[in-house]
Amino acid sequence: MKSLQPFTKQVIRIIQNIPPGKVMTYGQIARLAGSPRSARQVVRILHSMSEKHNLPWHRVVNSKGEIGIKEEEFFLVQIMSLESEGVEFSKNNKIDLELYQFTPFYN
DNA sequence: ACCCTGACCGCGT
DNA sequence: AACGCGGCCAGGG
Repeated sequence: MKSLQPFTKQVIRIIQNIPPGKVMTYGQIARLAGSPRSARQVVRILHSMSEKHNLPWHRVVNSKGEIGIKEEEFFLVQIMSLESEGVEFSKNNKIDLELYQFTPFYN
């Protein structure tokens, strides 16, 4: 993973460092990686590079604490993965970010 | 009209 | 054929 762009490398590193039982948001990761408006790029990286770089993709949610993924199969996998780490969901499948958001430095 | 968010999608390597 | 890049910009509040 040497020839990757700096932003891409940062995003991968940040995601790899999210501890179990914690989550980060797309925008938060983009900000930390140095490109505040590039949440969409984070989505892209998550979507296409999770397996190769062994990313805990299930620990990334949207800014409201919801699962961003639409496909039912992976949607359920994500919820189950997080629940197995102790993350609790409300009945409308939402996470309390105050409780579970991981903030490495500060935003 | 402005600010924030986003599991995109088509192309080049 | 597969993989990484774009670092914007469309859509909603």
